[in-house]
Amino acid sequence: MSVRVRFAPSPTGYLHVGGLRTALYNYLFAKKYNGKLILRIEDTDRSRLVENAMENLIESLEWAGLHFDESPVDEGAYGPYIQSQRLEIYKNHASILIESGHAYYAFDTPEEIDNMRKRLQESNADSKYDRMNMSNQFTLGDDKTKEYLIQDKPYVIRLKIPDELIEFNDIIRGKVVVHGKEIDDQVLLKSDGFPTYHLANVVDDHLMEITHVIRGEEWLPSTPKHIILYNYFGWQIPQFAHLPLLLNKDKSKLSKRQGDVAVEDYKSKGYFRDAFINFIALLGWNPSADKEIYTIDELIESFNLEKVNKSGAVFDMVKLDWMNAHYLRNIESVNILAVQLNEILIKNNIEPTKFNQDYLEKVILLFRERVTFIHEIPSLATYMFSDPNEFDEEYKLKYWKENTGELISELKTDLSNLNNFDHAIVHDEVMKFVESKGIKLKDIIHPIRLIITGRSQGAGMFETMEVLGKDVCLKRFESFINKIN
RNA sequence: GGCCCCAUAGUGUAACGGUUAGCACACGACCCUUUCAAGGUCGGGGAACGAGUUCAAAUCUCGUUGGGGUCACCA
Repeated sequence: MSVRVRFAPSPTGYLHVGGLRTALYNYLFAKKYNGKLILRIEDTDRSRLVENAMENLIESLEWAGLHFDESPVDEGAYGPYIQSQRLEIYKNHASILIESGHAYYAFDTPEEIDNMRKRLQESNADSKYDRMNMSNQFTLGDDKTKEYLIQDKPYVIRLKIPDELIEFNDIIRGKVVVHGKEIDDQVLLKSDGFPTYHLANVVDDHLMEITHVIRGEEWLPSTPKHIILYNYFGWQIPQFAHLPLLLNKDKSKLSKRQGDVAVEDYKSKGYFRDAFINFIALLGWNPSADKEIYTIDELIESFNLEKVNKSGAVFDMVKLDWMNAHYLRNIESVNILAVQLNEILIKNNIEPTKFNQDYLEKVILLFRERVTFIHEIPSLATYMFSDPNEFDEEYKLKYWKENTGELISELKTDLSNLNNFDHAIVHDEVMKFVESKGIKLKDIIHPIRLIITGRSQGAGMFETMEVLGKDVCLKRFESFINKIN
């Protein structure tokens, strides 16, 4: 049987990075085994619906480069792929369970349920649904139940949990055993006619012929309920793999309170897709001991569910940044970066028309190993886009000596005679000058840096001068000398 | 609290039951050098604890401790 896996988020606003990791692992698994990846929207909670959430989810998944073989926007043979459009299916399946006596009607109001919980807590009992003391098919009898149904009394359908040991195997965790008496008579069909997650996910996974359920560890405790459902329906149980959670610094489940959790946040912060995916992939799984950088194809090639870790992984922002910086300085298509830089310049109100693609590429080459994000370049390299109007006083104090002004004037004349401003040529010229004056390179190079950039830090001086060009450099020499005098 | 899951440096992780417990990020030092980076070299730092099995345990078993998840007409 060919592999079919799914990512089944609920549209509550945005794609969580933990969700992305789950989606990624599903994707890697599907690709690795030539299977199909399905996107299913679990929108059975009407109270939590968020406008455009599905579009948002899909947009983030697309940004991440995850392609789905079947989804609400590209349906396959197992649709619909949005649960709110499958209500009849769930209703029918709930009826099947009623018929077979594995589920039952219950008419308790929310208040009655609340009171029951309070009552049970006070007597120190588990606050599970008290099947034999509430208003349901068992306590009412079939006739009364039928009467209530005819009267349109609001009802839910509950799962009758058997009093037995429930076992299942998890690919990552091995055998898990829970006793039925620990499990609540879970609601399957809500009074608004919508299914709960438990019913909907089992029915859909079966109907959509899902072979492997790869999801977050938070589902582990409710998996026994799902096993019971599969058994009641007489269906084959898929393989389960419960992924370790992504954690905050304090080891609690990754949450909004302690930083960004939406994929779109990372996108807008300027992380590269490939770097982000690379980083996320290695949270909870690692294919080898001495390699950190993987292409998506390499990830697919080496993916192995059995090697996924059991324990949660802290989302380490510092390493993410390192990885992004690593991608930035190794990416080969600098032309694409230049296009991005151009957009950033526009946002920063720097007149981009003044700088052509070629110039921007050179600037990137000069600064990429000094930043984590491209968008840091404009502020780091202001002097590549306009003449400096501020000069580091401390730097000047340190390197601007009594005779520096004269030296600079003379050097300017020498440089103005060059008709090739290649960095190697400028370098030779400056070295010649240094030797003829009997000084050291650092006696002059820092004053040059001050004049050209206004700052004490930056890229290689001669390379910087080459990119700026002879005219700009000489102009800056000139205006600085004038300013001094 | 009940139930379930988990436990290798600060973080992410590697290692047929036999390794001086490896790698990466972070941290420190040094090298390179024209500043800042990048890069390179070196370094500090780790098996939660206790029993047991075994010639041999990070690795298998049990217990303790610690952490997390989950206990809805939410997913």
